[in-house]
Amino acid sequence: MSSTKVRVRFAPSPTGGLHLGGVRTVLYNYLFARHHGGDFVLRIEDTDQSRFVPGAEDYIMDCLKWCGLIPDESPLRGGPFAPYRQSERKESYRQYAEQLVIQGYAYYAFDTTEELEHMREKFKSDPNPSPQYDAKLRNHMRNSISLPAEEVKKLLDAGTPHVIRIRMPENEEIHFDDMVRGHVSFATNSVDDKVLLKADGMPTYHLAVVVDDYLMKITHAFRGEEWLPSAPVHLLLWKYLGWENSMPQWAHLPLILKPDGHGKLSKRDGDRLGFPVFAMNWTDPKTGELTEGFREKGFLPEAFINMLAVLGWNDGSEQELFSLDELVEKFSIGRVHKGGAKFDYEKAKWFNHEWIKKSDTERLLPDVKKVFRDKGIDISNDTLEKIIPLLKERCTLLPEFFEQGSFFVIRPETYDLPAVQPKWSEQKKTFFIQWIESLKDLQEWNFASLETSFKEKAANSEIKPGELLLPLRIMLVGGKFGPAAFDIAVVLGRDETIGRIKAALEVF
RNA sequence: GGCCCGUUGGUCAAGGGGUUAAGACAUCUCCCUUUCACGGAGGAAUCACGAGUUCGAAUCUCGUACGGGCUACCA
Repeated sequence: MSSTKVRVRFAPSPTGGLHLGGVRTVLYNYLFARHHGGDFVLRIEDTDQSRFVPGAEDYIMDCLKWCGLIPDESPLRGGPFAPYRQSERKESYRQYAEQLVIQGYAYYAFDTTEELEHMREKFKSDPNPSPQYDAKLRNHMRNSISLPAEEVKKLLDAGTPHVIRIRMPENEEIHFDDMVRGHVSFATNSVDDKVLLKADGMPTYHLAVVVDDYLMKITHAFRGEEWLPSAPVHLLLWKYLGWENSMPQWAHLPLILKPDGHGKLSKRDGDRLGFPVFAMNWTDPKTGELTEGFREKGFLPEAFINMLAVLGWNDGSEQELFSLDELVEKFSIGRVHKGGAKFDYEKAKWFNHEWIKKSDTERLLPDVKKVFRDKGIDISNDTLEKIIPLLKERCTLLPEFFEQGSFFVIRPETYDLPAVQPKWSEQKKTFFIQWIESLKDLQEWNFASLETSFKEKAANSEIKPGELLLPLRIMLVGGKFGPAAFDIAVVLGRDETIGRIKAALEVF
């Protein structure tokens, strides 16, 4: 209905690792923007200098890059609405706060932290365990509403530290239509006079999000459900600032919950239950503590994104595997689920397994190469091209390519003897000795010829081929795992195959 | 405590007045494979509860319960 271009933003606070839920918010933003041919903006909400964490911003951008969710405008790329870091926009916020004071929608408050604590203590009661700075209480505090005008002026002239608070109206009803929840309403009496501008001159989230969304012409705002209670403040600000007609449409996304128990999924849950919560490895610069990410755990970004997309959304069909392009095509905010979803790591791994299986060798090659390189082994692309197709259906996480396939490049040093020895015999040993000889003269070194030769020799020895297959596998692999034995022999090549059989024969 | 949001198998979920209430993960059984997987067949398992509206409610309404979020000069 509107012809204005869709513009959405992801507005993280750079305070640490990028959480699953954060990535999903980015993803929904991105999908919505692309689906509607709009712009996707990354805006850094760094208004809390006390929580500044060096490196966190670059880290977030790296995560987005890994996920393939590249913003059209960002601190890195710039754009027509630069700067994209709120700390760099500091000067622009004060005027709006002052404007609100002049219009009577906000006021100066001089209360110190101690005074606020004292107030909370003093007015705390059983029916009201957490008293709010609101219409009932602001007259008991030191602010430009409770204090005489001369005194306010005096305090201001003296440079007394102060904040600017919104003056929440009494007995009003605020309501709006949320894109995922439908109609939502609040009574203004239950909302406190939120701080808009802090004593250090920085805006709080409440002011900054409204001012920047307006200035950056944001049309749709997605954020986590934890923001719902402060939505009335934002709605009012849009109205008081006179921008009501430009207000974005809101969508409050359901939360991602702990797999066990209840509550929001946190980094701690990952540590406790043994799965990643952050997109990529994050090292806390203060403590040096490393938290493993999905990338390093061995997830493909395609799978990570896919898994996140359907955690709270589906297209109504039975399809579960979606590429990013398909998601862009099919995503609709209206089909986002309202309720929170418990995170299921098993299902997450299933997605990764599916994506590994459906990815072609060329796609997987660099990742698998890295897995081996991290183990100190360089493998040629030629070999990789041969082993990846053989290995991928048994690998759920990338590092398993090494676990499942290291024997291709490292001759086994130990054997799963209990698997062979009980049924081992001189006849079998003789068979292998003879087979080695015929292998030397084998015309074609491929699956079919190996199999034929193996079966013929087995028949001559009057042993069932099946009883020889397991020993052969152990000789080649060392254990009871891996692709078909003849497939392995093909990749190993004639010399190495014969060599391994000989070596094993010494031990069996 | 208050305010807001939510509630379909263990988990993710489709379904929005009439369905045998899909599908997926996990789980169990079997088949395939003398490795591990993949694949295939099947099983068990769900509408939180109570009222109402209706010929008929998982679907609509209201209560209750339960869960979650928020309740900072953090986002």
